[in-house]
Amino acid sequence: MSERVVPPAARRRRRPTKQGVVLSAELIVATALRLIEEHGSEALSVRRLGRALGADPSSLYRYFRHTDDLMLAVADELIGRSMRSWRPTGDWPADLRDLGLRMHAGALAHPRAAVLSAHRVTGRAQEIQAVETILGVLRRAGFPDPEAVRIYHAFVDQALAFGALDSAGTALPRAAREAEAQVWRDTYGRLPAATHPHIAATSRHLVATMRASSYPAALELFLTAARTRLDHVRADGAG
Amino acid sequence: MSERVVPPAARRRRRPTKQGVVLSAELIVATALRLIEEHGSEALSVRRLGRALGADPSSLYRYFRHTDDLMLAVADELIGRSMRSWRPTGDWPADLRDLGLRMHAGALAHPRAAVLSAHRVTGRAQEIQAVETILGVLRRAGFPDPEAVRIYHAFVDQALAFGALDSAGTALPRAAREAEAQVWRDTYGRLPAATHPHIAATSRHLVATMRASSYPAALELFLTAARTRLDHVRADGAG
DNA sequence: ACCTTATGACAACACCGTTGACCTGTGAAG
DNA sequence: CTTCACAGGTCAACGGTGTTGTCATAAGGT
Repeated sequence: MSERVVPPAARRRRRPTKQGVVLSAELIVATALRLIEEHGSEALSVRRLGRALGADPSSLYRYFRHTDDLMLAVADELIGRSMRSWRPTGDWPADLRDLGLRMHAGALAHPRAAVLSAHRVTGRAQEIQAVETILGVLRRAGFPDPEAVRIYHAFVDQALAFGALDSAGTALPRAAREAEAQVWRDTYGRLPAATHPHIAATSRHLVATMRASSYPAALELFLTAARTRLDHVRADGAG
Repeated sequence: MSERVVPPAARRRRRPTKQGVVLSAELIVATALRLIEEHGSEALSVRRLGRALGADPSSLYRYFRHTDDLMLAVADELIGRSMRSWRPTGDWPADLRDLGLRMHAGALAHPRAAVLSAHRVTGRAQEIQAVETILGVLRRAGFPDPEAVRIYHAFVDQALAFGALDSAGTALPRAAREAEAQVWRDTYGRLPAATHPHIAATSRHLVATMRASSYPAALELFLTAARTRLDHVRADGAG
């Protein structure tokens, strides 16, 4: 075996599979993304991917060392797609909101990749560009450097963490998802006020609210707090 | 097969396994937690768990319908351990801060289990108690019901999401962790100001800040925003 | 036209969760 | 005490998974 994976630059022989498909890392990543989108993230396995490509599963190991490797490539593609069309408006809360929602939506669109890559620092081009962009928004808004970095860190981690959390939810098998909805309806919706007064008093809101992602709300709270911080910084600077 | 799992209350015959172990739901959950802690979350499988217990894997299906069911029980146990010693002080931001830090710390104490269970609704005893407690803090603080539920949702998800994110980081192999630190030092610490002005200007802060969890900072921002909301609610109510 | 070798295919391995059928000892009832 | 229903442990099997050692072959430089 030694080294199964040949770096892309060294690849030359474009030999088609039995079913006539010419493989490439790009085609594999694209097909994986398509599979996830069409049949859910649990539908992604090396064997299924091989079948979808018209190739033997083991052929994929000529392009990726293992499944994790493939998922990272998928994640990288994801970052690119999320940020590609973003343009700053100069209104920093609006810009941050847009960026946060984009990152979150990107994660939700490809749950399995998101869960896997949320906690990793790649140091690759797309990621660096994103860091520079977000820091720029904050510094231009007037946050002093240490505060800008703190806010940046919390902002990015919040987007990634909620993205991963909500992704894990959507990656659940359908039966488990329905079971969760039922728990909210049947368990939390029916607790007696005598033993659980606060749940009973708010059960209507709980059942309605808990099925959706809380990221939009959390993001608004984040922006509110950031504005408050900026006001204090300015007041201190002026005083 | 029909109904394999007998509810705990109806269990009476304590028949030991071939290896002399007397099974119970509690023993199984405790063993699962131990396995996860000792050998990583990927070491948890029905078969391994059976081996660790000294029982046939299929025996576990007398106590849990499927693996998911078992994971929910593990998650509930985790919640219970985090909340067991908490006492309210009446100062709602302080209480929320304490609760948030406890949940986060609980996740970090059991990284692999936290990653697996953060996104699940268990509907079990410990979780219900936690929901009631947190809702109580918010409602007593003066948040009207729909707002209390929204804030509750964001608060819990934030704690769970950051817990899972930071857990995933600490669960990484040592080599990978060091590689990440090096990326911050060597890649982000050395980008030229000409191409990446914002990163270059803040690189000192970036390198220092990015290694620690951003949850405490995010939590403070959350509390700031919640206070602002409460002020607005009161002003509206008074006006 | 030849030869190297990149790359696809195959078969096998060691796992996984889950279930239907079977067996056995417990513990309550008589 | 004995009986005996059945809770609960065991066994074997099914269809899935990621991964790898080996082999075959056609692509492409010479």
